[in-house]
Amino acid sequence: MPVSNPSGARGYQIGEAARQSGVSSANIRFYEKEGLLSPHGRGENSYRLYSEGDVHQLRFIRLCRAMDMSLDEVRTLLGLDLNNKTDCAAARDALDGHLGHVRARLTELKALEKDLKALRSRCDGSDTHCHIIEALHELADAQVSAPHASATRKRHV
Amino acid sequence: MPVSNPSGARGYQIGEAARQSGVSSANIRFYEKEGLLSPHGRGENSYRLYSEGDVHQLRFIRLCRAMDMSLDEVRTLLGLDLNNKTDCAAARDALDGHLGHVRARLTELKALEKDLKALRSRCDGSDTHCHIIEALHELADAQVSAPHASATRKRHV
DNA sequence: TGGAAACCCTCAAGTCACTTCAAGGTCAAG
DNA sequence: CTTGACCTTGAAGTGACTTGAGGGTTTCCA
Repeated sequence: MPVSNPSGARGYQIGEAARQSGVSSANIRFYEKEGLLSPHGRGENSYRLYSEGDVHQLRFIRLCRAMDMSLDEVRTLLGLDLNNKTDCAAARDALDGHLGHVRARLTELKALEKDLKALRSRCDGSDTHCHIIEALHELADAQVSAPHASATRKRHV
Repeated sequence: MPVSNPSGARGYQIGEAARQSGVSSANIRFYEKEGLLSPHGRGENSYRLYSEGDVHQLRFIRLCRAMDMSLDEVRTLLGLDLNNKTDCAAARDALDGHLGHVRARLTELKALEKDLKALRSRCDGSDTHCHIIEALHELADAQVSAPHASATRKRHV
């Protein structure tokens, strides 16, 4: 429940805001430092106090993060005005770019799952030596001529 | 080509090893610091020199990383002996655990793609206000009662 | 009144897997 | 003799957090 402190300030304390939003207290403070949201105000004890709107914004951020957006993308989205044509185009662009990331990653992971399954099925522990370890070494050599996974790691998604 | 230096030491210099393995020079030095491989030796000029076996090991590491294993998992795998029953069981366990990670992530990403597609289709820029931004805010509220994406972020995969 | 539990605060450092930077040494070609 | 392509080291930066140290505040129970 919202807390009412001696000076009459009202709002959720950080722990309650954390519970309501699913974002940890430490993470909420981190988002504040990063300029993604600031608490509605502070109580006399200097505890942060969050309004319903703040909690909504936290949930918004959490949703975007669950969608694997970078904090930069989230910051952009948070600054958009839903009645502005240009902003709407920006939102569409952000989403398109993001869908691209997600699909690329999905394709990679599917190939990966296939590889891992094949590898796993090579061995059930009944043989005298391990076909998994063996296969990994064979694959390492095969990769020379035909690398199929992206060599350079992506920094997000 | 392998380099032969004044003192007679033979091997690939780091740049050539990088080219052969697909792992950057800086990254190779990083792996060395992390104890994943050490160069075969050093030349008189103190340049690192890598053998064919070292390059193989680099490719092995790169393969595991392309499979999204953590360096810890790779370290484990590198230490395994393919003629040892216990090690084979360890390899199978590692792979099973890893497959679990990958599949969980795959499930998440599929749901995510669906959400993003649905979101994207809400808006083509023809309307007076942006249905995407609007929908994100609606979803943020809907998430309160029915969060479907994992709240806590995973540190790997 | 006293003390423990459960909150909250700030600031700093740790995590992972790298990448980038600064400041230099080495070596072959022109 | 200089240019450029290599190589060396150590330190710091990245992103999105988490963890820890060292404290203050509030509430409850005996």
